[in-house]
Amino acid sequence: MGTTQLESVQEPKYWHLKTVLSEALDSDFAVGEVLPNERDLAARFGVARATLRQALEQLELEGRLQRRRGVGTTVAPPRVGVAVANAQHGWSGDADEAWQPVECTVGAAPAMVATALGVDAGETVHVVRRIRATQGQAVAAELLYVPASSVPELSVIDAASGPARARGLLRELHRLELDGQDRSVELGSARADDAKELDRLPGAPVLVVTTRYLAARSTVAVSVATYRADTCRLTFGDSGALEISHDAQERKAS
Amino acid sequence: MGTTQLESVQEPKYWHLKTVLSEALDSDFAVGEVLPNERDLAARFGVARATLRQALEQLELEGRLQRRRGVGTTVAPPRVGVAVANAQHGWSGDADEAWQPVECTVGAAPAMVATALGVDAGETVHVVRRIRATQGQAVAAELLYVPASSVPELSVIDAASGPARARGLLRELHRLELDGQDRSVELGSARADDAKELDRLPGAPVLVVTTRYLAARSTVAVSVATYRADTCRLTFGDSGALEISHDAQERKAS
DNA sequence: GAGTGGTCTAGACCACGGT
DNA sequence: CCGTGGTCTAGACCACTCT
Repeated sequence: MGTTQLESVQEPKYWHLKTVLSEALDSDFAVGEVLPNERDLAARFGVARATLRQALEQLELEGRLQRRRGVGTTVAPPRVGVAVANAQHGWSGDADEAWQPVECTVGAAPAMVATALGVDAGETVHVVRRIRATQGQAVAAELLYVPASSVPELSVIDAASGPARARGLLRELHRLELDGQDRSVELGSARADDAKELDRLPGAPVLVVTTRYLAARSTVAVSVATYRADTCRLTFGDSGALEISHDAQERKAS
Repeated sequence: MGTTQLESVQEPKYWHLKTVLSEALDSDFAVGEVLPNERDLAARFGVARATLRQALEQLELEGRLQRRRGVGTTVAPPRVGVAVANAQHGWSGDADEAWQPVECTVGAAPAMVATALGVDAGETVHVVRRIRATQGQAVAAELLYVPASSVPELSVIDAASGPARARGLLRELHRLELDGQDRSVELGSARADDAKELDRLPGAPVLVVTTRYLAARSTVAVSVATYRADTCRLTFGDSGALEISHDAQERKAS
């Protein structure tokens, strides 16, 4: 019989742990329920806390768990589908999208944004800060960069920052006729300021949606929106598609 | 003078480390260059290896670094923009999209997919496996679920799996007239099989793109594609937009 | 103050890629 | 074989939330 080789095909412990926990989550826990604390769980599974944490981290990344310092680890609800502005539509913030302007300043655009806008690096542009909420929860923080040339009616001098001015600027933008939009999605980690708005720790995983708004053959604005990757599923409604939120993921809640 | 309080506003070490490394990457390293190994780097910064690794992990998540066991840590090239099928277009795999069919089997669709397709849970459907490559690198692995009712010409019995059969099935699909598509993007971690195809470790962060193909008021197919989150930036070309890849990110290469 | 998750340490061994 | 990143341990202390 010799050494009993217990089918350890060298699957890492944390990976196996994650699987076990995932199944337990499906069968034995309801959404919102709090798990035992990390020290207990680690002891229960006979691993070091760091190892247990590696498994929890993965599950949090997948949107299965939610961890809050000083509180505990809870079972996360299914991800919410957030609609990213539909094709023909135009400026987000029109209907029920729940973007809320927070601030409006002027400043230098980051190099990447500046080149996309076709302005000189370091040139000052309008910067609108907006927060998007769904079901009472902040899900995204956005920075909208608008070169002065796109909104000639607005004087750059009148730097009365604040929501009021932000709304004024957005009103101006709505008057532009858009030819279309360019959009890209990538993984990032939350900057300190975004993290604060999203009620997460700095470095939390986010989906960065970069949008170029096009009008009259040129880019009139660039938006960089960071969505909480743990709680959001970005949805894109194409042409004639009947937008059905398949939240019918029905995870057992016994 | 007492305790000198050296401006530590309790920024975590790994966070500060990440910032320092990020700047060093911009100024002192060229794409593809290999960094010193983790033990050296940790010693150089006077931290434990685990802490150094936490910083590297973040940078890898942001697509700045690439780490390979047995080889080392190298500076990653800018993320490649991968176009997710455009609105009017139809089935991906038409033009230069470089999807390569690998396999075609029949099997039970996962519960989530089954409900989206409107078939009974556990009902067997066609499953096509495809890999997408860009510039010689595999960037995505896809599972395409097609209920038998969508391709009546194909007999389910003839289970000659393999690329040939996959191509046959795709040919049938192309004959369908699509009304549109529903698409969603979310963060996930690579399953073991996907990880293998993508040359990553299991659990690696991926962008999961779920697409419902709609024809004649119903869903004729569902695709679940997992893109490497570290190397990909998903791009969505909307209506009249002039698709310009702004790869002009110009990161210094001194 | 008690209890939680977040950070950090200083080790150890393993799996893998090249030589 | 050696050097690399990947996993794991058993502690410690800190920051936060709630009571």
